[in-house]
Amino acid sequence: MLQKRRDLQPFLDRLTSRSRLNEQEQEAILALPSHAAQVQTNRDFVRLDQAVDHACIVVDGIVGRFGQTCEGARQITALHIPGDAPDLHSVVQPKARSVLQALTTTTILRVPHGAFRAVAARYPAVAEAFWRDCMVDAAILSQWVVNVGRRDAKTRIAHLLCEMAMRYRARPEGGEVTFDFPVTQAQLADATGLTSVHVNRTLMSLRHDGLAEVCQRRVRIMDWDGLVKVGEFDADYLQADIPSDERMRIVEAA
Amino acid sequence: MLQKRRDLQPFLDRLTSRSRLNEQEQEAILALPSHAAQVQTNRDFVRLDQAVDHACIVVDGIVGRFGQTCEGARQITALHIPGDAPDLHSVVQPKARSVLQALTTTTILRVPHGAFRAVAARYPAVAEAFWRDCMVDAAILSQWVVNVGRRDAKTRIAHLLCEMAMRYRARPEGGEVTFDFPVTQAQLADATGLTSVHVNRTLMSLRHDGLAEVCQRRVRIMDWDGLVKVGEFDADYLQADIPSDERMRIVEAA
DNA sequence: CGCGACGTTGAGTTCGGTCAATCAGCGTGG
DNA sequence: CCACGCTGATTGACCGAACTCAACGTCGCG
Repeated sequence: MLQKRRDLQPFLDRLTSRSRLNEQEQEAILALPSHAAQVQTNRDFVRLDQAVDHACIVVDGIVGRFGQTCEGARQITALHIPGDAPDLHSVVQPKARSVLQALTTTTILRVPHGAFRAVAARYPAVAEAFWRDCMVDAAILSQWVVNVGRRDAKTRIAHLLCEMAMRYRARPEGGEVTFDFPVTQAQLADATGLTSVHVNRTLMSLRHDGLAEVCQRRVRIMDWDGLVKVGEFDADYLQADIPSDERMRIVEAA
Repeated sequence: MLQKRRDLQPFLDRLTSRSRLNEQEQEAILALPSHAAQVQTNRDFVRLDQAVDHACIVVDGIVGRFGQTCEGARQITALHIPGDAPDLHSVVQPKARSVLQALTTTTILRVPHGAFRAVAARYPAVAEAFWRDCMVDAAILSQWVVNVGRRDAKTRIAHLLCEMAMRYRARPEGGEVTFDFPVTQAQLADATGLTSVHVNRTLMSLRHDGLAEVCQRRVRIMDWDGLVKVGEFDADYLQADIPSDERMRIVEAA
């Protein structure tokens, strides 16, 4: 039980980083019933058109949402890291419209839709927080369209690395920003609409420029400002780091 | 007043095509206070980082949501047609993260956030419908990532044409599907991540194949099945045509 | 020690971009 | 009525970023 509360904490943190929830509401989130599961690398755990009765929360690892073309080319449309609920939207739309796959060995929590709905019905501010949370994911999606639609390979990858650094809340240590990001170059390619060969060359060019490198399943950003510039990155859309007095609540005050 | 109710009807239709709302709730939507405005072609009516206190509903015309790169290259991340609320998400997230621009002379309705919030607070099923509606837009966004990330020019444009045909609820007449779609080739290019030159060539190739043509601000699809195949189009994600007994309501029964 | 997954490299190809010119339609004003 | 200018569509020649194919290296692991 205590274990589950601890596993739910990152999800609550994500919600409260943008929405204002009172003690009782936070408690209700932490008390959500859940069932932990481990998913192996490259294993789908939500399939297309599947009618689901629960939503997932990532506890550890990385989850990719996949879109596919007829030809079998895969495109990752979203990356989800611990604290994210990749299919929170399934609470209002239970038919899965895309595949969820673990990109590395991943631990997820399954929470029944009924539980989400009950807490949302009882606490309108929580329903609001869920909606807002989904909108953050949509804002990221919107950026990804720009990324794959209009930027060249170097800019694309730089942008993605900046985004992930912010989402992991990686903090500079000794002038460098470093964080674990255990994805393969092929997965990076699927996320950026490139081929793994070109990702490889682009990463080498970023390293050569002294901007960043990805190795040993870790990202090392040597020149944050430079990478931001090359990646045309503007962190606003992520809505990270909202001061606590600006976090939103549109239902009655907390 | 009656005019405004009529203008709000397409928005209500869009909501009720996926969510089940009772008489009272529907009435509350139609009674939303609003202020009509006309926007000229290529005019921004929501600017970046603007703090907005209202959301818009498209009554007539087409609205594009734009993302921009530093270099001034523009990417349309969403197209909105009558009945859509391009920035319904601003109800929970009032800071505009992208530009809204009219792609043709467009009539919009501005509805104060306060009104949306009041009706959502009073009728949980309406709040749920809003959330669900935003999720449909997110599903479209997700498809767009796949489209620009992994499909070639012909497939991209075919897919977009299929999507718009479905969203306009265009019905076949005499073996052809036809609908008004007053966008320029340059705007099509911004939506598909191509250049206008290449859009032109691709459209000609689609016409040459007897699949579809775009002229006089209208789309004419001569071979729907063929276009669907070329565009790798699967309409499921749009959640159009949901039979009335399958429309969702997770709060207490209607 | 051999296999599989991942990363790296090279050579050749192609899809789509760039640049620039031309054309067609249309509203405006002389 | 026609010249003008604007916007959008069309075309051609050339270019280059990213893809394809195929080989090879490297590391971890059973």
